[in-house]
Amino acid sequence: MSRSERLIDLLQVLRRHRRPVSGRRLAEETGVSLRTLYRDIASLQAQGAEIEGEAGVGYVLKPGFLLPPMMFSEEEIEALVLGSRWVAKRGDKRLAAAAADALAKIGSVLPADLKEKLDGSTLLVGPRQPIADRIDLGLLRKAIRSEHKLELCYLDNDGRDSRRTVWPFALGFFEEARVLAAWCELRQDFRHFRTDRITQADMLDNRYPRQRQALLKDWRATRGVDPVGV
Amino acid sequence: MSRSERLIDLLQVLRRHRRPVSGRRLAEETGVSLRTLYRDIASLQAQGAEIEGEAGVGYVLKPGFLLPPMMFSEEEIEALVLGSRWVAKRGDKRLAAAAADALAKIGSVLPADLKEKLDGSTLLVGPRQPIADRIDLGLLRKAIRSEHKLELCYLDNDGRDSRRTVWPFALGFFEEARVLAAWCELRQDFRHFRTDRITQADMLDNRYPRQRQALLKDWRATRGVDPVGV
DNA sequence: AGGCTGCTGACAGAAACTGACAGCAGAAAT
DNA sequence: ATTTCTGCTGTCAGTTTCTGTCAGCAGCCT
Repeated sequence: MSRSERLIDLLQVLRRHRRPVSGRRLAEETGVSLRTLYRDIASLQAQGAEIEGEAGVGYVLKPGFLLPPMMFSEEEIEALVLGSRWVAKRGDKRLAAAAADALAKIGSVLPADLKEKLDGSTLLVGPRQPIADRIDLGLLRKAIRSEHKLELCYLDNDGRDSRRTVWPFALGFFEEARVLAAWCELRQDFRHFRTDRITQADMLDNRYPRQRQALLKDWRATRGVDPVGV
Repeated sequence: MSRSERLIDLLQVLRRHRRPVSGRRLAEETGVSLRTLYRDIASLQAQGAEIEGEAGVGYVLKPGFLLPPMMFSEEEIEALVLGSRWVAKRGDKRLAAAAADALAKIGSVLPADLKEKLDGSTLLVGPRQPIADRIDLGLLRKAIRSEHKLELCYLDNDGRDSRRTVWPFALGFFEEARVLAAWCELRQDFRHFRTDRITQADMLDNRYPRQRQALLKDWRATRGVDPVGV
């Protein structure tokens, strides 16, 4: 196994453990001496991996995605740039910021002439009245990712306020609105919630008892001629 | 200079030359022996770089973007995925395909569990009637990128067909339509063309005499309360 | 036909990597 | 406070990998 393969392997081992892992154990798992393990950690950190080591505790890798070096064609980059610009303009605050960060991150590692090409792409996204959410959609995404229940305060179609516990599994992005798709414990059925009508959202400690993908599949199967039709 | 830095350097040297470059010259520019140069080329090819060598001619690098290894946070990846999905659903055929390719490319180099996370992201893009273009928008993008003139056949607001030569500099993506922004030689002014009303487009051999970014800047300055407002 | 050029193999010297040992510093447990 | 666990760094010899030189074959172009 080459050095670079071993480094990738090390990252994967780190990712598998959520708790801090000692260098000694990492060295065993990657089949390398402790001294070399420390050197490998240093290499990864130098490459930008956010690994934190604490004496007496061990190593923790900040969750994220490490992409190996890869080539994109001009059209693929244009597509990524356009897509990110759309998210930056139309996504909620946090996601928009993340899209901008991602583009900036890509730009920062490109040689000057390519960066210019990246920034100078003239595929533009049309403007639109921003959607006024009252809550942080980052929380919804976090609940979806981790399959946790949410307690929502929702302003009904008729203007009535209701409070319910739901199992969120998807977030749909439309032109006029963003819609949370979830299983509603109250109604015992799938329900859609416009994010601009959610007045409060709290993530509960317990997870819901089904897999997000399974919920999504059921939802797709049952919604038939649903006007939302994502 | 480390080996990996040298490889990146080599790619940049290759990118600077559009004509085929001999290995000998590349070896000189990267400060390495010819034999090692051949080995470096082989390394890059093994990593996915599309370099073609022909005996008696030299090396050519297919134009594209090489991204070095980099980390993205979960939110950044979610933003990129959502953006790419939007392009894949709402972009024109070629760009949509490029977005899908880019996502697939990213997925293919990720370890299985991360790939699952990538594909399983439940941020969804709402559907919409696809826009029926009569021409290949790839041609428009290519003309924009290379700052070449276009000859358009355009179906007027009143249903009249016209033919004109324009200097295309931007492509705007709206919900209902895509709009080409260009300087119109006929009217001596900026004009917008809905892509679904362009019945024919041919790229001329000669480039237009201004820089795309400069045109964009002027256009932004002059359009004022323009209803399009990108 | 001749000159370039890509491409591969072999091998010795150079460079980088690795493991073992030693030692220091900080965090947690006792 | 002491002990234990752990991160982290330096040194150095042995190992592995990389590099340059030399040689040779095959394809492209003039």
